[in-house]
Amino acid sequence: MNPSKPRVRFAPSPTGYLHVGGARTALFNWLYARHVGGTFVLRIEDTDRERSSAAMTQAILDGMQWLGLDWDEGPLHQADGLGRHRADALRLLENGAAYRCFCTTEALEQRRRGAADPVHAFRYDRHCLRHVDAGAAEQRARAGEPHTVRFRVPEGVTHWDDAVHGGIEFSNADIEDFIVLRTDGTPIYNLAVVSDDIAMRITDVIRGDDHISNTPKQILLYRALGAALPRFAHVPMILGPDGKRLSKRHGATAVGEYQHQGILPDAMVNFLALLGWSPGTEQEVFSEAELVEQFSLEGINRKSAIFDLRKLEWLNNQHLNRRGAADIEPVVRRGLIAAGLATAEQLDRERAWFRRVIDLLKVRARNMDDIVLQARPYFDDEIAYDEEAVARHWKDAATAERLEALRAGFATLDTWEEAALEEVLRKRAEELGIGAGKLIHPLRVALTGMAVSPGIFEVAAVMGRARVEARLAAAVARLRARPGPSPGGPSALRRA
RNA sequence: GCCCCCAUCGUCUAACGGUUAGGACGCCAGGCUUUCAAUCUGGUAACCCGGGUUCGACUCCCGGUGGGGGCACCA
Repeated sequence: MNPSKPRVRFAPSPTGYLHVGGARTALFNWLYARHVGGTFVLRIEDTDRERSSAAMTQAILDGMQWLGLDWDEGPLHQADGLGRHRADALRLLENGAAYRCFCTTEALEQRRRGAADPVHAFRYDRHCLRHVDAGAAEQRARAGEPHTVRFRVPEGVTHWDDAVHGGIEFSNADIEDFIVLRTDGTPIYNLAVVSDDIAMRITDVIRGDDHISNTPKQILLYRALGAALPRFAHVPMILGPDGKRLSKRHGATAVGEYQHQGILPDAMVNFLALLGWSPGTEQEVFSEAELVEQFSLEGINRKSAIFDLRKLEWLNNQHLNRRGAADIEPVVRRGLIAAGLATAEQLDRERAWFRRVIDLLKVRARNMDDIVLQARPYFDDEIAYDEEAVARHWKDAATAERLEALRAGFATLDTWEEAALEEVLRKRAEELGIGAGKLIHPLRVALTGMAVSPGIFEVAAVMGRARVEARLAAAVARLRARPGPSPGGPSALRRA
């Protein structure tokens, strides 16, 4: 339609889940397309049918949808372009840019063995280019003799101006006459990619650094096919904390795992964008809209980056608190159900209350574990007391009596809300001649079992009258049942 | 073995020949607070090494070193 509008693509192979490196490549393509008002094409590179699967394709689409990376065209399947790939190979054959090779795998293996590094140092020796003339090759091919098609790499150097690296060049002498069509007539990656990118009129190829060494081969193919070159932008890789390529042993690598860990898509996108790209300003927290607005290829860094979970979680907390409870409800909901703390029906029924709980928890949460841990006292009928919290805040012999006084005080309340609860507690403290803290901390342990929680009056208000009374009664009972602490001495419960 | 890319605090990064080398995460200390978190204030910490070019190099050039990637009838 509009030839001046950039067209970019994300082209994952469906051999695994969408991992963070792939997600970032997709993100950069998407950000660029949205920034310039271009078109974002999604293409599934499924020419390796052995390793590809429909399930993995779906997993990748799910990952992109979760991140909010919507595509304008596709998903197209590379395998559907088989006819065109073959036709392009044929054109190469016709214009002399490629030739048929009858060398068998075994024969190549044998020649390879002579090389310094048997697996990598061998470069195809052009046996069939030198010994089989075009006419004879056509005849043997027509007779059905198995063969591959090899690209004839020309002399000289191949150079391009990379949008992130600047000028890069390779000596063609270092590139062997690579195969473009297998014995079975299917295309090899480099041909399929170039053929597809030409057909889809891709103007900017934004992909991982690991493709730099494929680029000269692809440029040679573009030229041999008489097509205009796209602009190339090679973005740096993402490494694990040890500086090695990110892999499973570093922890979660698939974006879906972060989804289940309670990371918000906004936070993931924000984090990934900042890994290898900088706006040039000091802004750290971005919405997707802000990223789209500020993104540019020029801001992409050349250095590979290390995945830092801490910063991701910090960003998650930032985004958690920029969102209203209604926004993050689905995420928390899934976590609570998965943890067995609540049922979908219950959360639906008590939605307004559920949102109050979320508002209480999100401030001090960075991931799903934090949320679930904090949510437990509001959902679970059982209460687990943290030993250290008990030792620290229930050590006073008068604790039981004080909590009982508090329970009685709360019982007089007509309305169950924060300010009233606070008033009662402070009044009781005064009557007992103690600081409010002497009631607040024991109360916190009684209600949550923990030494830390949100403001205790909010907690009590949200928790509700029935549960607070039950918890106080349970605490008093427990305290009265235990052997009395030696007065004045260090608590027997306290650890040395 | 050959080819290519890269190099600023522990980590993510800013700097585009002249700055007390800035910000963020983390960490430490303090303020606020009923605890924790959030937040605020302060602190800790970096130009890989060696040569050039230049009046002057984090910045430009060359060489090392280190890290990463690639070199298949995988993608």
